[in-house]
Amino acid sequence: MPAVDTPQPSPRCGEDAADAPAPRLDTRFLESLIGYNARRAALAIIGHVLQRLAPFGLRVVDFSVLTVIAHNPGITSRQVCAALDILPPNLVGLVRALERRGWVEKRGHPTDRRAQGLYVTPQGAEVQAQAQAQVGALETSDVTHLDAGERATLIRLLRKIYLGPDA
Amino acid sequence: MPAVDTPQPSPRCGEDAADAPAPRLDTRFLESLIGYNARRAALAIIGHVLQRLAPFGLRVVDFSVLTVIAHNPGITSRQVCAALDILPPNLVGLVRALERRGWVEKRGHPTDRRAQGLYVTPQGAEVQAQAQAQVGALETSDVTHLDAGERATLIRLLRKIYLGPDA
DNA sequence: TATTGTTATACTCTATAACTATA
DNA sequence: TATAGTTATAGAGTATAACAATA
Repeated sequence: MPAVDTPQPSPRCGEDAADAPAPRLDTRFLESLIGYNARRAALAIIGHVLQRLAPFGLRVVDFSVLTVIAHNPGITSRQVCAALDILPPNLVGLVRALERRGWVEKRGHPTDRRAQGLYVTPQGAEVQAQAQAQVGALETSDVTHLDAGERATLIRLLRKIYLGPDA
Repeated sequence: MPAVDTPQPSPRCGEDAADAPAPRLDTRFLESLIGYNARRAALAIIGHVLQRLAPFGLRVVDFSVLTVIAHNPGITSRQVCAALDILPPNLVGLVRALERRGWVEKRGHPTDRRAQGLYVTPQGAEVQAQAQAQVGALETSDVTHLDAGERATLIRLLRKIYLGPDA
């Protein structure tokens, strides 16, 4: 096996002699893995989402929680946790922050006095709608480098992975 | 908008009256996002990888570092960091742990006395090879729910996302 | 002056134990 | 007894500042 970083004393001498010999690394195995590629793609996309949400002062989790509440009025904390794979103790602060900003409010649950229903306020609904529009626009923008057909195929295959063939 | 979790007093009365009314949540928007699906798929796959690596006492990061070193003898710490997107201070402990287990060793760099070349020991190479075989076998196993063609398509689309059209 | 490897440290994210009030 | 929401806290993961040795 050839050692790396020993800058290959003149590599065929005449194509990459700028000033850094660019010692290409062998990462072929990792690049052949679904998990590796899915993770890198997810981080890339989420980076873009992050930028689009920044003007609203929202992180990805905040947006996810706000969105699930907006689309499911009266949802309970436990249900939000189950839907987004968040542990109950970690949701408390998230919801509290959204409450403090006047975007979410709790109302007593009609039948279970232990639980509380979560609702977006009119302001919360407005912010969520605008944020959702931004994030939605990102999907079809060219930063994904995908056309509509590729996007549909990709999502179908990704869902197959985590939901099984019966998706 | 309909409230959720108000258990829909008899939902058409006769198809889901087991004992839990199964209050389906609306998560359609999130499920339409590439980032959401890529992240969930990555977490699902990585969960499986985790199990396959556990017998070796390796986490995913450990395996990644060990693999990059095994495939690139003499690679420097900075290069490992760049390849795997790890910050230098955080790599120190990872490499030290691999050294303590006798799987990786440092040798002085031939031309730069600041740097050190990283190498796998014979035992390290053996462990890496076995772990790689396990992880590789996982890719083509049926836990991914994908056939060879789907897998190739998926990886191509994922790479397009984080590398651009010129992948 | 810039870079390699390193220490120390802070910050965020995630996970566990345990409490209360209801069911 | 079990569950919803909560507190406090522990642990993992990730980030910044700064230093010694070398380029």
